[in-house]
Amino acid sequence: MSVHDLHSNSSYLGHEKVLMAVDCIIFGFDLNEIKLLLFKRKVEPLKDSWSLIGSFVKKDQTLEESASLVLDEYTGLRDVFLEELKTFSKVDRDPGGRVISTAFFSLIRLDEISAKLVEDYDAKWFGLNEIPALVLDHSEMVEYAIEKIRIKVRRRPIGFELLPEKFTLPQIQVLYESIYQKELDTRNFRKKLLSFDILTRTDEKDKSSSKKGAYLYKFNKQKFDDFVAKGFNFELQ
Amino acid sequence: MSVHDLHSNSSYLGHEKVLMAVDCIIFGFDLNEIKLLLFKRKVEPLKDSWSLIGSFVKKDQTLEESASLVLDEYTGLRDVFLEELKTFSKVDRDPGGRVISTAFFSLIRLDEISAKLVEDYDAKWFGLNEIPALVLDHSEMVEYAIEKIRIKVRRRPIGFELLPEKFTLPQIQVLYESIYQKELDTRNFRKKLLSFDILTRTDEKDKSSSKKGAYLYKFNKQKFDDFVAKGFNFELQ
DNA sequence: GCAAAAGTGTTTTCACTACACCCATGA
DNA sequence: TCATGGGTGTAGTGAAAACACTTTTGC
Repeated sequence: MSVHDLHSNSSYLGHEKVLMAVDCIIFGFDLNEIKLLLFKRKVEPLKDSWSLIGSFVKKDQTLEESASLVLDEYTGLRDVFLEELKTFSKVDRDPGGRVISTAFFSLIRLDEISAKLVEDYDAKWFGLNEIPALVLDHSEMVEYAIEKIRIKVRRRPIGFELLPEKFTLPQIQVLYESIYQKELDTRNFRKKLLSFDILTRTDEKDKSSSKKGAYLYKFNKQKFDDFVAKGFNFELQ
Repeated sequence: MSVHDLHSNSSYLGHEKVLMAVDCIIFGFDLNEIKLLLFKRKVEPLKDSWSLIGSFVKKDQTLEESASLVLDEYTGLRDVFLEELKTFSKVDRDPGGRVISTAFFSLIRLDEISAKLVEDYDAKWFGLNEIPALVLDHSEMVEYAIEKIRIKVRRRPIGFELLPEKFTLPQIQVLYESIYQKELDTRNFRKKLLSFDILTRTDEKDKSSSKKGAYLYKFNKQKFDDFVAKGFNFELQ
């Protein structure tokens, strides 16, 4: 059969169909480090293995819709950052049949997702250095996503997605250090971050991690949007 | 049906299957500007419309394999730059049926593809500013690809993929100007490019575009690979 | 000899780096 | 009063930007 056949009739009869799925790679930040949300399988085969959460794509859904629904069902979150990563299509990637799966990655605010929901689904947050073996090719997906997030974070301020409404500069520094897996110079970090002029300092202090307390900041949505639209370089050291 | 069902049995019976396709966005550089290779449909419906070239994905192929085969068949090229762009899945994107298509983009050396092959397939090269309306959602794919190539070019030297074996500095400058759609300062461009130390000047000159003639350069594969491996910033103005 | 493209250097500006001490507070 | 984390400034370095003239040669 020639590739010409793709558009040679409008019924596309005789071509081989496949199952299409999505898998979600969900990152969160607990104010200490960046973490990945994994789910324990409750059914055979591979019962008790850790896995990404996913779903088959229905006839009336786009991939994005399907991934959104998964995210909503398992985290209760809507309208969160969700981006296509890559489509995985190895012929034998799934012993259950020919399944092609598009991996999505999501950045969520850990403070918005209920611990109960996570528990109910037998899910768990893992630090990037303690990720267990995963079913199918999910480890490959995660590896790819971590690489991607390290690149992405340099070109896009990810604060809105991962940080709570109010946060301290030490917290956001820890976030970046956790992604880069590298210590950053406090003075330079603060200088650069503040120079973007997208943060507004509140009068409140967070004293949960020091006696002196650190000022809480908010993102200035307006300036943040201008900043993103104008294009910028968020690289930090 | 719950998303739990994804791994609840190994037969995945009862789930809805779809047709999976790939489409190739092929860029080339003719020493004047960067161009896109489009194909004219020869069959109804939408006969004579311009289209990307694609194929359905067979049972025993990955997406990458499928895209490689398309590229090989239509350009005669193997082992060229080919990268997944995004998967397009609007429910009604194809009037012929539910087809999900992964777009790939490719950078090729125009001097390596025979004009005859292009003619045989009723294909044509288009400058980025003269791209016609395309079938299905192919215009969207192309738009996305152009955006992507502008970002990509900043982080990766694309010379090997697009330039012939020997090329002049004015030619590579025109390539970058054509991608950025912006004039670059010759002195700064040459200074930066040469500072990477990945080019070797030959003794030959190309006199096709001036009386004085411009020196022909080659990529130094060894240094180029070190350069890529080490990580770098190829941003130019 | 002149038109047309190729080739070349210097100065200024600005962002990144490195680096060490004082501050505020609760215990 | 002291231990702990929060907060600040400056000098040096290097890369990017701006900018204009000379060279070569076919006609």
